[in-house]
Amino acid sequence: MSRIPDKPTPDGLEDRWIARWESDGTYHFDRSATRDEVFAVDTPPPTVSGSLHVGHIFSYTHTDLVARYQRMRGKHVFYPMGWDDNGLPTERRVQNYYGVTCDPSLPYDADFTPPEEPADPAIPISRPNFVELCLRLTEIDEQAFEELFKHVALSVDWRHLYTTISPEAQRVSQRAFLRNLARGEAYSAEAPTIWDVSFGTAVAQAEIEDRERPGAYHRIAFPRTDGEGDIEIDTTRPELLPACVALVAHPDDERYQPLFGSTVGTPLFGAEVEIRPHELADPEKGTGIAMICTFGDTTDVTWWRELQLGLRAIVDRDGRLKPVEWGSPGWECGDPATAQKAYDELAGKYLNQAKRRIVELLDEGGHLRGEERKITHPVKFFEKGDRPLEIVTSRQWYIRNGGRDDDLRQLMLGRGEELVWWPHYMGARYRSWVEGLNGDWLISRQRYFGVPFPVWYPVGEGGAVDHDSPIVPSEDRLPIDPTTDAPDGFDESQRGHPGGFVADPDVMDTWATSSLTPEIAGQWEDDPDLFARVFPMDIRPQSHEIIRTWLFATVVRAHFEFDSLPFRNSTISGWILDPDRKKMSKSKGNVITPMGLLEQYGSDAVRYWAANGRPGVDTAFDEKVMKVGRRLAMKLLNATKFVLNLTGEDAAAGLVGGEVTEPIDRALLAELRGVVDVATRSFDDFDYARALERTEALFWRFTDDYVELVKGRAYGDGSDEAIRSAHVTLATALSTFHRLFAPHLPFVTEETWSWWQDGSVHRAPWPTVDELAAGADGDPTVLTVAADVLSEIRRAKTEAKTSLRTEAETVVVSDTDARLALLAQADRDVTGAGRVRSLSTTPAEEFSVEVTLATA
RNA sequence: GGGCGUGUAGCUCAGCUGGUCAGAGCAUCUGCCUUACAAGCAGAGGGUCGGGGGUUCGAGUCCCUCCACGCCCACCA
Repeated sequence: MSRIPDKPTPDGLEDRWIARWESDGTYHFDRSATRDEVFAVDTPPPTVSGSLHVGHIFSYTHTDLVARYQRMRGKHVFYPMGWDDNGLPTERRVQNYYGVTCDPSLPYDADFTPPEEPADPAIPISRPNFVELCLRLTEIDEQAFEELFKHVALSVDWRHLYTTISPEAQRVSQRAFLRNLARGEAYSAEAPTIWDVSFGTAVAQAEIEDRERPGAYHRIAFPRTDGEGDIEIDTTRPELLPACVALVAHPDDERYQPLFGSTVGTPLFGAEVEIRPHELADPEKGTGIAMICTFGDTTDVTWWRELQLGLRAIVDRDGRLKPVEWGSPGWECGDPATAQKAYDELAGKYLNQAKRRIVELLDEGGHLRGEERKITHPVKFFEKGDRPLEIVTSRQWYIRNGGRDDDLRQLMLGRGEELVWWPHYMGARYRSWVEGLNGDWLISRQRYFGVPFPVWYPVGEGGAVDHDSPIVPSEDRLPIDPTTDAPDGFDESQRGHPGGFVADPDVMDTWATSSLTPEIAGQWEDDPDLFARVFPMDIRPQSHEIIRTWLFATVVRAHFEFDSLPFRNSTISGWILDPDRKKMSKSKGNVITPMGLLEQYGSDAVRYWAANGRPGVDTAFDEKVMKVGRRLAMKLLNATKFVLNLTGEDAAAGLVGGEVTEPIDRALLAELRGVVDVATRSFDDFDYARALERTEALFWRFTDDYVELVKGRAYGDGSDEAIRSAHVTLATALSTFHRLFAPHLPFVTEETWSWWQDGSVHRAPWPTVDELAAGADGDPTVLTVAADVLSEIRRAKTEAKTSLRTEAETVVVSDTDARLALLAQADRDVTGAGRVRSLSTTPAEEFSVEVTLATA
């Protein structure tokens, strides 16, 4: 046991064991294992756009705890890692980091080098140059991510690392899309689309959030065509008046019932619009009658579609009012010249500028009633954006998800039922999302750093692009970029020419690729043998706010492609909250960087903190818990050193599981059996926290009570048989504790294990009740009674403010006969540990101990 | 507006299918160099388990209701 240091410390264990695990391939996946022998993890690929924070450490540790447990249970753990580097977050980071902006019309500049400092104003660069910078920057981040994850001992098989922008991931993504397209599950359509004017791209329903914003009601009078007065409506979007195509009120609203079918003129523009009934109109809001504009919000889209109204689109893709020719088809009005004059005051202005101006115009024209009334109301934003979303009509790609098809919706709800949710109530998030879907999944983005749609369109002889007959590549060509690759049967010279082709310019949303993480990690079609061994996966760990995006989308893709779930269990982790119980996030500036914590407390201590967070429960960030974790790690080191010293050189050889004769030794093993059982069942239910809590509780009793009680015997005080019994029990317990703690404290347990065992503790078998057979008939009360008495002796010494070394002259224990009988089975250990000269007992109803201390 | 969750010692949290369930750790206080550990050890004080009803022989534990907080969803007039 020369390997045991004099002063054990958790510091520095990380570097040594990380290197060792890497060289030994401790966490390598054995791909000869069959599916039932495999435990596969659909690891969440973190977004590569900056740095990881403690929240990542928290949730990724949870997954690792389960992976390590399963590995020790004998499963072949498939535990890949991925980096989600494609998509808007990376683009945005690159723009800020280098001070560049992507202009797809520019040619590639092979000599371009980014500025040292972010350029201001931003330098426009070509799409290929832009993509190069994205790749360069993400690579830097990804190296830091990998180092951090290794440092917290994620037992990932790093040979199975993927990135979502890699050619392999693009191939999977494009292949899945083409198959969706071939089966009719993907389609393109020209339709009103929720649009972010800052990023210049369409966004999906799942990426929208409401934010409370100040606004104001303006009451506008619409003159009735029959001259019988005005209809007053309230609106927060007066700038959309030129886009008004109808007024709408509830069919049961008696105030407006007589008016349904009649018309009014729009103020300033004189367009004649009809008053229509629709259930979505709310009699309680405003004046109970609203103007329908194309388009102010998604309700407008519903009304427009269901009432089959005309289209007057005025918002362009930059969020400005576009030029309109009043009097032309679709823009009929009573007096085109007047309408045009008014509109020209607005055209070219951004929406909020147009709003101010039109209010002035309305006011001057006497069309406003009363003062504007300021309110705050929910406004829809792209979750990554900072300007309100608009709705513009554009051609986009969609994947069906049940949002417009109730049969499919029911099937998707069924998948949610089939999936096992941990915690179980998280299934409600999925259900409410699927039930609330109001359209198919919009997957195209008018962006640059993503997976291109593998699609071209034929250009007719007249130069018209035929979007309804896309040209697709064969799967063996994938991945392709249609903007640089030509379709089969064409050559590059035909690009953009009559009779030739054009590329689809868009890229897929990042969720359209990350919804395929099981397929990407499992190398679907590229390595069918591997895929068959790992798919569907066992767990999908993730946080709850992306159930509607990542989880749901992954279920949709697997449903279509494999008619199965992509994973059996969904393990949802909570959030890390700062001490004010707010979610930690970069935008709030309350993020704590993880590397400093890992270095200060040690990785095991930080993992201990993470492991204390219950599955699915938001947890406060608390460094005090890390201190406790560090103390536990330290205790494990010292206790191991001590126990191995007590048991002697032969601790490893044959002692574990040997014969145990003393009742108090059997009592400890009986307790240990209970903990092994609970820890095992807890881990089977992904409750790593309970496993730790129970293990830890017994471990402290082990060191504070059991070891104290038996150390005299273990040192040699007693019969050979009794000494041997203590040695066997200590070694058995130590081996069990090392393995029970191994998932939580991988570094110290590996260290302590190495002092007396061969191989990695992380490849050792998970302890079982059967190994602890000697405790099967043990009575735990023996240990309890002995510890109770010892505790009373300690109390007497403490209250006398004397050292625990002080001898007790006499100790008289009063207790029930049953307990006294059990105490008798351990009395020699008790007198030894308590330094008692004379121990006697008297029967009594209540437990009490009378201690007379020896005078010093 | 609908749904889900949380509310237990100053703090962070355990308390699984109702009967040692009133707990742990931290913090506080009092002590102790005890042949593993002073980044340690021994001990003490501290809570009418969010409020109010109810079921029960018995309720943090089940039911109802209210309050507070968090999250998810919901058509921006």
